[in-house]
Amino acid sequence: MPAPAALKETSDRSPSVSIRDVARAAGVSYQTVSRVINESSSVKSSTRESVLDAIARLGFRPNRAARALAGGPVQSVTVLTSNTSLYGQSAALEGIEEATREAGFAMGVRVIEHGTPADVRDAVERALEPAGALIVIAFDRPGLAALDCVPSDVPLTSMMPAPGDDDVPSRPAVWIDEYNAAKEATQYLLSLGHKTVHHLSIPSWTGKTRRMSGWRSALEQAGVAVPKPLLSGWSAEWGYEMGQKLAQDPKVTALLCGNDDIALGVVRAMHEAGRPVPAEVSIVGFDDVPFARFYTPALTTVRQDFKTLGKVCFAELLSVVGTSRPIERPAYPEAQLVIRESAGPPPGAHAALRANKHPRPRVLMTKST
Amino acid sequence: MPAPAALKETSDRSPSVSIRDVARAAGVSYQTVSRVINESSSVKSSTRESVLDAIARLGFRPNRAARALAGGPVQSVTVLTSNTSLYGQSAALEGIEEATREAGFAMGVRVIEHGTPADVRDAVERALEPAGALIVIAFDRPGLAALDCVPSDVPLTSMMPAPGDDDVPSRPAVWIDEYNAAKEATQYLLSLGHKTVHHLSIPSWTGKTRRMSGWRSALEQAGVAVPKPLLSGWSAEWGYEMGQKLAQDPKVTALLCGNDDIALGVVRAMHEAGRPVPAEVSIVGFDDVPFARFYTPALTTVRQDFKTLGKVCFAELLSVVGTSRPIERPAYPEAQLVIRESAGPPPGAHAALRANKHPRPRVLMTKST
DNA sequence: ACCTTCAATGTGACCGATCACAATATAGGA
DNA sequence: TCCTATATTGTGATCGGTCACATTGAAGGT
Repeated sequence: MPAPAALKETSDRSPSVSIRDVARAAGVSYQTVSRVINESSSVKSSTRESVLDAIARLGFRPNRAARALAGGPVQSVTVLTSNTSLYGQSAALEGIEEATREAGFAMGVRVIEHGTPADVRDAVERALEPAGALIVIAFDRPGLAALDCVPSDVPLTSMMPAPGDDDVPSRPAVWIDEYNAAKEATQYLLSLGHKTVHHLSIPSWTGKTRRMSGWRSALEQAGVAVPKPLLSGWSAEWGYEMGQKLAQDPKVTALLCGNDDIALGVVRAMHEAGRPVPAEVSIVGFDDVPFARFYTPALTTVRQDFKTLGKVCFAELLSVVGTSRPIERPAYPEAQLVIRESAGPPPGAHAALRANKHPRPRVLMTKST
Repeated sequence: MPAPAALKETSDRSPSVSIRDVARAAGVSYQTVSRVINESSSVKSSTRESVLDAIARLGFRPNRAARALAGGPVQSVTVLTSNTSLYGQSAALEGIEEATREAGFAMGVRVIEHGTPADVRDAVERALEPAGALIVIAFDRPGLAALDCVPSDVPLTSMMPAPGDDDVPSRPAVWIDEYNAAKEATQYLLSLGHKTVHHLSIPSWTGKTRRMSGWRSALEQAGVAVPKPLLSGWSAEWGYEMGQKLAQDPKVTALLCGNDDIALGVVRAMHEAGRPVPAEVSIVGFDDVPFARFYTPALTTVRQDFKTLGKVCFAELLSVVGTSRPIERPAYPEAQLVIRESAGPPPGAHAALRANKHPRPRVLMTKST
């Protein structure tokens, strides 16, 4: 058993070496050490080096608590979200974690439940307590509510649904504008020969979403009927339930779902109702969850890279807190149609229709990815 | 726009009210306030009340950084995990978050990558920095490696794969022993008429898992051949790849997969190879991921309640750090066979076989849940 | 050679809590 | 009534950093 020995070997981490210890070892004052670790410009390079050397030798690492207490630079974020297991938020969290790790930030997580404004405000303050900055994942109602409660002097960025043209968010925010992709997906379905495309929307504060706008725009441009969009919840259960109703309506042959979970539920419901996908009904999802390509049928969907969005969001935060060295900011991810198996021509249509007419979308075929 | 007004209204949270402010307001010394908030016994109840009153009036909340710095009671954990988006870890995280929130703890998350022992050790120390205690999700290799690097004076609990009879973990740990459930699942498959059951295992350090033992035991007890278990990765890709090979072997009619992702990949591969599930091949998964019941076919699987396990793990940690008031510890979750659609009789078997012979399992039928 | 200027470094106070110990009250017993 | 034991409360130092300001040194101008 080599483990215990190996452990012992380097367990000589003294009970916390402080800035003063380093100063003593380097023969300078503690303030100079502080300057070095904060990358202050006014330190002679020779001094800096000897301090750096002492730091390495002693294995010094600044104490976050002390730093925070003394009003030092922000080095930790807490992420506020209404949920940690839904795909969007979970992937975003993953991206943020990675980014924070690279930047040497600590990351906290706090789930914010739906509640009275006072509750939410209280939760926000409590979350603020252990960290100097906040990232709010505001994809849904509780998140948005939390966003409104953050005192204006707190460094903050957020991820939110793409806003309409007119309303600009009052605090820094990032998003994926899925308008075009939703439009493309709808056009794709139309190009397969469907008379129109129904939409099963995710919840939204305003009752509108950018993906809904894209969908509507495609329909209007094509001059076809615009069915009333149906409002769903986030989960597969919702899709399943609504799918059972939709299965009764023979006019429904193509369906754009607000996310893949909903799509999954719908596919299941259609299957049970004896309306095979895609032979009788075409389903397109949204998000491209990891398993989408393994479903039966493999899900045609719109990919959204929430993980990268999370990274962008943190990069944005870094610029808000004004970190010294400029960090590279990843490009905003774009939504992208991924064509697989769950959508096809409507029953009775000529397969020939399939090939042309569709303005070649930026798509990914299932096999390649 | 009512939001700004509402915000302003209670935005009179002075720039941090401290223990001294409270003391002044209550006409006592700051130390007495400290005693009150730490529930020290030796405070006259009348005094305590006036202090509590002042606290409420001023909206005081102790500063975590200062507390940590001064060596106060631990009030934050960081969770160390190799991954935040796989179902097991993600669900565990969710449970831990909920538990920490209830207990007033802050929760940090740090992903620990596979690396050299020195890297891992460094990562552990860095994670330790912002918090006083650690929870390690050690389902896989990197997690286990991290576990070995935690200094023995750090409060710690961990979640790990169920250990064998002989080796007891050296630090407090919780787990789900899926031995019985795996055995039951295997017996269930045998009772359907399958000659034997193959096993596609998740990775493990030792090459054995408790679910594998359960599987083996069921086969041996039934006196049937024990095929060599196949080693897979964690993801659906692995299942897909291995499924393609297994599809070629007509002797494979029943398969117990190490988790649902793998099962998903296998089902897909079988589907593509023209071996329908469950008509020709029966598949049983493990974990019961949220979407399992919506797959086509709905996945028969073994449910594991990782969320509750996460709560248990945190409760354990609380007892390690010795919190004053005793907290209720949720019961250890048990694994449980959930019968759905992905397993059935082997091709050519009489359906009659199905009913009897199987020692009635603690199961959940798909419709009920 | 002397004074000004700016670069480089050092000193003391402070952030908001805790700890260890001292000081005061309050009670009980003689 | 006085003394001691115990309950309650207060004081000073401390955690590990940062800030604001004071000090020192060397270079540049006259």
